[in-house]
Amino acid sequence: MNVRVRYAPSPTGFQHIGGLRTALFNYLFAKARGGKFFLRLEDTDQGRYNAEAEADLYESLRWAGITWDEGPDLGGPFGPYVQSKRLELYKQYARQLVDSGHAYECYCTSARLDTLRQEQEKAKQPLGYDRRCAHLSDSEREVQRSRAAYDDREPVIRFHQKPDGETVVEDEILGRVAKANADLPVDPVLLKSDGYPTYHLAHVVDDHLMETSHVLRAQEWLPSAPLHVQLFAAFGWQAPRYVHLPLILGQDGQKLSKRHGATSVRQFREDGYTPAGLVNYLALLGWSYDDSREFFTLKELEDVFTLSKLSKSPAVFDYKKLEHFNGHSIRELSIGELKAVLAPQLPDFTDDELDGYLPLVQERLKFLKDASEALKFVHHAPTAWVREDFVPKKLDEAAAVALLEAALPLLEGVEARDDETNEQRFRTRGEELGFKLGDVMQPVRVAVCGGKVSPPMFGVLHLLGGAESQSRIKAALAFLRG
RNA sequence: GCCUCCAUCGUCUAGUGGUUAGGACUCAGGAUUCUCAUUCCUGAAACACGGGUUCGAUCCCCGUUGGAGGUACCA
Repeated sequence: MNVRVRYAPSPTGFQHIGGLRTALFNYLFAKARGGKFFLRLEDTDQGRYNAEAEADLYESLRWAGITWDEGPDLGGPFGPYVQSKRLELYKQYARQLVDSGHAYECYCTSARLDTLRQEQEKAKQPLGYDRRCAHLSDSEREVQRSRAAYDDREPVIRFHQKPDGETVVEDEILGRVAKANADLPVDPVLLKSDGYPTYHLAHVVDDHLMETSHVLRAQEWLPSAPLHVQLFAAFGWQAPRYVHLPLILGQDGQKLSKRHGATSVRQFREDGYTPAGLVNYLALLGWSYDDSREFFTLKELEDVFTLSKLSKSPAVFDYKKLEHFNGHSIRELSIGELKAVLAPQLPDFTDDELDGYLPLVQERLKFLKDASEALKFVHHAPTAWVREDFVPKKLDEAAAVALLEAALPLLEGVEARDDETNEQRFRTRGEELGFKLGDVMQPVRVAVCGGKVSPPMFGVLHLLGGAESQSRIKAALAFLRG
């Protein structure tokens, strides 16, 4: 089968992490099957349209490494890929459904629909349209039509929903899902009075015209899938294969939202997540490879992704686990790659400095943005300290002072010797004075880096150089005595 | 309310009609170590409940409970 899949977001806001996963699975499926992956903008809701969303979509996907074969920006054989540019098409197909008796014009005002709803609620009746315009006689229809014209109202077009029987959706991961037609929304609107189609009509028309083979979308669409199946049937078209992906939830089991943490791709990027880490983690939310393998690059996923390993149940988004994957992905980077992503965050570092310092901090980074804080001491000699920080366990401040003084001469020419030699010198001198290396290094660390946590000190001292190191220790000594 | 879907450690998941139910995150302990981190080792932690079917059910069927989604001229 010729695989053609799409990601078709609605441009209402910044790209959501859940949408990224949907896009990712579509992309991976296309790659794994040697098919095509395209983008389509479903901008049929004028009220919620957000102009920033489109650019953010492209940026987010590109950042994640996801590419598309056709789309609003690229064009392609089935364009345009923006629904607001296909309005005539939807009108034409809606009209076709009216002509074939599968749909009808409805002249009800929204005011009437509102009162209808309120009455139904009051009477505790099932909500839904009462089909008043479904079976108008020709003369009644004319009256309604001219009345609407007089009020300057356009009628909507509603689908003639079958009132009985059931509709079956064959989902690739859920299997057979049957729904009684009576439980489907009553005669849903296909074409709105503003001339725009609803999602139902638009995606059915587009997925047919664009020859979509599989629709991978979030499970929240499952309830309306039978309607879509009916629409394809009404047109006499073959429906694509449906694949309803498990939802992503927050820790409390509710739909993932801002109060759980970051939700937009942009936010994750700003928070210092790597695309590789995020993609790896996302791929494992609702999909698995086997009983043990957990690390994958995008490229590797493209080879091994398969629908059959998709899970049915919703997944809770675990930021802690993402952090783990993120740290791992940072450690997987070569120094060159790390330098490329970090250089903009470290503008006061020369290329050589980056080459020297990045290997020292790489395995300590949970987030990319941690680097500037971890290396702040390089260009900013500490000026304020916490006295107790200097004192190694079980020792006193006098010992700390003595150790700093002992370190001073050892630092002479530290930049010329390798780390092992320097370490040996400090160790030997410490032992002469009756201290362990750890005791020697704590006051030095605090004096040079400003705090009790730092990258490995011999690497730091070597790069900083003897003169700078000594001057920092002298400053610390003055602080302790002052 | 009604409809639909789902149900293995706290979380992500593997798995099978007979297994010591496996891995990962988190957590606890330990090893390595100049701090932190990395790495490594060990440990704690699960088949929601009740009925069937079966020689035997975590696995198959039914129900219960729980969770989620849907119920728009939003997608």
